[in-house]
Amino acid sequence: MFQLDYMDHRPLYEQIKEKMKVLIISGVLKPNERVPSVRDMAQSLTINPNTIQKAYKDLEQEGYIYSIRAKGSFVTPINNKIHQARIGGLMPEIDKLVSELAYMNFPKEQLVSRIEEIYGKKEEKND
Amino acid sequence: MFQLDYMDHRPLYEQIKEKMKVLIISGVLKPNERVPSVRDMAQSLTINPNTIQKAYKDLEQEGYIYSIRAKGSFVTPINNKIHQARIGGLMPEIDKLVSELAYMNFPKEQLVSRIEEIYGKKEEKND
Amino acid sequence: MFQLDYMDHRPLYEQIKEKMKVLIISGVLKPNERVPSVRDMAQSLTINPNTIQKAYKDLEQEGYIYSIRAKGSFVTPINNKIHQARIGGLMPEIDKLVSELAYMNFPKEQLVSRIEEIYGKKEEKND
Amino acid sequence: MFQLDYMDHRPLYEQIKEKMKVLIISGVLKPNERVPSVRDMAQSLTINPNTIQKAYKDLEQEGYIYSIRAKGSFVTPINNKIHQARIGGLMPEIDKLVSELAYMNFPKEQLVSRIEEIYGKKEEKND
DNA sequence: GTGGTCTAGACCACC
DNA sequence: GTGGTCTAGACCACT
Repeated sequence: MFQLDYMDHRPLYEQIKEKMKVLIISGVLKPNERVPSVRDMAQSLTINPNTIQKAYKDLEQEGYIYSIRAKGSFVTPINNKIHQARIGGLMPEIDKLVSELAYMNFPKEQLVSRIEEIYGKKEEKND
Repeated sequence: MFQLDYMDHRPLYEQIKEKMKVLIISGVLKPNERVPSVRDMAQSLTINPNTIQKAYKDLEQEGYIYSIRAKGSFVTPINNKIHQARIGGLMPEIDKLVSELAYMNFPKEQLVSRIEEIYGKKEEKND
Repeated sequence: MFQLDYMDHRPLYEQIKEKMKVLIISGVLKPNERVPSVRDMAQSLTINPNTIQKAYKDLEQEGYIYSIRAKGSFVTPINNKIHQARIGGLMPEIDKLVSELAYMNFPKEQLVSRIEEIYGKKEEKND
Repeated sequence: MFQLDYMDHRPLYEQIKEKMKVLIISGVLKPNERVPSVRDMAQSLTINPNTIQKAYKDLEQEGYIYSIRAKGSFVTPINNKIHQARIGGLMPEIDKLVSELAYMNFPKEQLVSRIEEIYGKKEEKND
């Protein structure tokens, strides 16, 4: 499904979280679809299952997946309540980044058009 | 100047970096203005000078301050070459955040107006 | 693996960096091979682990090694992206040296043959 | 004559040495021409005269200038004996740089042509 | 057991 | 007095 980058300084579970998010956001994994089991993913990445467990637990808290005991984990459908909390946590981060870019005279127009583009891709998928 | 939060899980030098960035971005510390010496800040925060040194060194690499041996540390004037590299490193982060917000159906208009606001504050200062 | 020269005026971590670079460039340490752990090297040189850490961190920034928490440090395979940046930083240095040699009437042919020789050794290793 | 860069981490006298070398190598300062007095340069750069003194002393040792008591300092004519020693000291540095570039697969041809160019400029001046 | 962070206290080069 | 380097010894996060 994906590979780990050992050059990356973040903990492995952070990388796994990110890769999973990309798969979900990009639509490769669709709402209510089953994601690989902890054991399978641990085996295919040849790392400790605890590391996967930790990543899945975080993803569940951030509203990306939900798990059903003895059945597996599944992609959370959008517009879930939990997403609102997640969005609230994301706003300070985006503020920080934008302030930094503004300070360094990064053109606002360029930033906005970048956002338009990302939102545009999403629209396409929804068609 | 500011206080540290010992409940925060991040390393102290990360917190110091963040607080300093806010002071610089918000214009409290102006370009070429002198920032507190390593020793002074260590004393006022009652932590070890090495921790400050580490924070200052990182801030220097990210283009926020520059240090001169035996003279002190100063705020880097904007439009410095090093800022371009920093901006390059920031773009993937902003892309990731925006993708996440788009996925969660956060309204694009709200995001753009938030950006307008932050850039607006900057304009005011420049007046 | 190597010894430190306490008569040398440079900081210890600079010496360590240089020796490590020689080992890597000469091929004694091969790509993706593990280098001694921070603690082991500190013990074998009878200096403080922090000094090694500093050297390793710098070597990582210059593209010679990469570190994985809880796993160890390893030699970076060549043709990595980070090398391009490093090369860019090296060019002004080489220009300065060559200008100086040219000014002192050091024969160009001798300089070029010296370069041929160094590149030649590299070819041999690749065979 | 030139300006100091306080962003540069090297000691001031190192920068002064480098700038003076450039002036001499580029031919702006000609053999046996008088270089600015310690006092004048200290005044124009608004730094401590000791710093200039240190730079001049080093330049003399490296064969770039010679000083006559009560008369001032002058540019050393080329092909002086002292230059041979300097060249000897430069060779290990160039070897180190070239090894590093070779290791990172920097094309030999590109390096050689760069050298040709630098030597070429020197020829022009001698015409 | 590994790399990363932190403290306390020291010395050095530079200006 | 300033930033930079170093030591000794400790604790933490991660695998």
